[in-house]
Amino acid sequence: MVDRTILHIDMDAFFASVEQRDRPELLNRAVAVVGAGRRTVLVSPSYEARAFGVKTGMTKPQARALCPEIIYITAHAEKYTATCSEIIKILYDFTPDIEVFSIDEFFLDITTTMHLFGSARDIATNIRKKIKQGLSLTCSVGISYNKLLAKFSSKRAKPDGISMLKREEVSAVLDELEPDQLCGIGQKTKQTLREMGIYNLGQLRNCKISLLRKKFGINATNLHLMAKGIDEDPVSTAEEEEDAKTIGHSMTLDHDITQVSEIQKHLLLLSDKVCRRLRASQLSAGCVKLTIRYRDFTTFTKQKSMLSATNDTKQIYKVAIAILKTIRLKQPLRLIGIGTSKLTAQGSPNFLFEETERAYRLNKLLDDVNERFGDETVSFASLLTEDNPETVISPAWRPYGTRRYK
DNA sequence: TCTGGGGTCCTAGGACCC
DNA sequence: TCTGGGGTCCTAGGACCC
Repeated sequence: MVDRTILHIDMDAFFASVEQRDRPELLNRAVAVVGAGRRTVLVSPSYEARAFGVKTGMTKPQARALCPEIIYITAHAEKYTATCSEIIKILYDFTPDIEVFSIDEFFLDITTTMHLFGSARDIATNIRKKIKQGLSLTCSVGISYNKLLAKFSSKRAKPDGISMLKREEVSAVLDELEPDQLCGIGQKTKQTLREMGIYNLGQLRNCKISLLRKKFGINATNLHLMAKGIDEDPVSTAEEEEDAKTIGHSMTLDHDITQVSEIQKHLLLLSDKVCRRLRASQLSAGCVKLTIRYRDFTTFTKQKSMLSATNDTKQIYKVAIAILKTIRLKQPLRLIGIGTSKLTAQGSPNFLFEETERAYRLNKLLDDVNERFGDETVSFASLLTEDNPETVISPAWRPYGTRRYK
């Protein structure tokens, strides 16, 4: 059994770097890409900003306190998605085995194509050169024999570097590190491990699996394997990708709201966004979930399955309203969201009822117009007064399909 | 002038059926 | 006049990721 060779490409401060590239006056400055709304967080700070301790996820005032000269830029989603597609084109020159992990992260399995281009390090160097020359952006590349370790290595290579981790080095490198250095182990798991007296990956690796099982159940095996640097998960290409399992939208409101009429208006807007995406993917949803976050940040969800799947805006909206009616609201709302699940292929419309047919034709017409003339050209009358905040892309965006975790 | 938004996967209790 | 057991679906919540 021969080892695989996996590359993990991670763009350096992706959104911020794109902005700096396109606006030279921002070069070498502390900048951060942020969302459009009033209550937003930093999505991507530049390395100049990070030098001040500024991090992704901070609020604007928090970052400003650390770095008074920081410049905020509202995200330009289309630019980042277009750039992502350009990167993918470059990567295809080296292998067809590409997994798009997020808008700025990619796994490449170069096991079978490597001999055409030299060593793994040669390929990493060439990829970095091509991205630099073609797109004026830098990235970091991790090289190892599985995805877990390739991703771990790219982090060590940051920024603008290459890092390789060989099998014989793994335990020496991992053992002293805190568990959350690996992708898949977060703060909660780290804390639970601490309570067990496990502070690093070496201790985790040597821990009895039966002990881990008591705290982590089915996930114990995986934790144990991760500490050993074992990960058999294959690089899965777009073709192998499964369809999305959920599609949803949520929005933190610029100001907390209490009035039912206002809540309803937002629900209609959200239903419209969600259903347009369902229809664009030719999917219908069998379940609707309403998410509510109160002023004090307590968050809860309530969902309802439907008798038949739909992607009609009014239908989804009606279900959301029905769910809302079952909730006795206790505080002003900070966030409201609609999610859909139990997604099935829409299939060819089977019009049992005249009303269903009318709804289908109307939705199709609206989608077509919006497709040709811009996103919100035609909308519901009650939404027209809405000052629709610019859609902010999330870093989890992917050009196709969804992300998979173990 | 605190704390985004898009997802996946897992758990756990209860309903319901055979 | 005493309480099975397995499977599946539904719902709510939480960990984790970028």
